[in-house]
Amino acid sequence: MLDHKKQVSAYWLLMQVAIRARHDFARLAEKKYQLTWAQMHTLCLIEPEHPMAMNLISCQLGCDASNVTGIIDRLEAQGYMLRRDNPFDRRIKTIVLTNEGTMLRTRILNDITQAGITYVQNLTTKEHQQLYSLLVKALSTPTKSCNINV
Amino acid sequence: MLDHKKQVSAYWLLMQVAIRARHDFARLAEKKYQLTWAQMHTLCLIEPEHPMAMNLISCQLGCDASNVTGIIDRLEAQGYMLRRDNPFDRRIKTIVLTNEGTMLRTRILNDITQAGITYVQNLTTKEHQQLYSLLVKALSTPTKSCNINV
DNA sequence: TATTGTTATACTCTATAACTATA
DNA sequence: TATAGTTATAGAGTATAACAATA
Repeated sequence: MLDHKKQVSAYWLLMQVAIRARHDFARLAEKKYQLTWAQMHTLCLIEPEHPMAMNLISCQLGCDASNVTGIIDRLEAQGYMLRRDNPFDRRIKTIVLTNEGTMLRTRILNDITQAGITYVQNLTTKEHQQLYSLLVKALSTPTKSCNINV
Repeated sequence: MLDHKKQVSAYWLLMQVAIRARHDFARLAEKKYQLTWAQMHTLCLIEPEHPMAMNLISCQLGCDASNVTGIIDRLEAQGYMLRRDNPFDRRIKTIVLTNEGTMLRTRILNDITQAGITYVQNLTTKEHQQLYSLLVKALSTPTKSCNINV
């Protein structure tokens, strides 16, 4: 893609970066922490001070609620989080981080912050154009892991 | 996430938007065109005037080359693209769009451009901060499909 | 020897639908 | 009736490893 001359949708730019970022961090997650990307992302999603309902997690992950069951199963099996009953509404299960989970989350957030990548939506026309220019420049660096230039 | 007060990595912002955008466009792809997100993305990746080697496609998709076989299989089965031999290097298979593929691609790119979302990397510190502000504002609008506020 | 693409395998993600237990 | 979470299912994405054909 990147039909030259034609307008390149902002969506496309966003996805290009997101794919790269996700790919890079998926490798980090697996090699360093033995987690999938979705598991790592979910772990980061939950603040130690603010346990989160599974329903909300599915919203944040942008997937159906049924998928969260499996993701949490695997994270729970690894000892990083726990299901806890909600006393006010017994249908709800709240996910809390264990101490291990909290520690791992801190380490991962550290890695992510250091690797620092970026992203976007809902701006004024001017802001959008401003952002767009930044994104174009941001994407100008080729990816190392790709043998485009070999 | 979004630990208030603390620094939120740009990566995190990028992923939040990317997840939303990907989710939205995955629905579009399925409901309107009976494609998965990866299939739609791959279709858009290939310009009608510039057939693309499968190896390059795997780079662009950020996945192993073995996965591209299946993705192209499915798109080929639907009549949107074809494998063509490369006369200069017979190891390489070049993917070309069929007329149907080209037409569908145009329609999809139209949809994407209209939906217009955005995205990022490798900027100066000042540009990065500028971008960061834009992203924070960009993410300030809640997602409708999520019952966070219900 | 190295590279391109395929195949086989195993695991994860994903949506859908049907189910339970709650509300 | 509606919602939160689970289970079952089927399909797709993903990495790894082994392979054939080619360079």
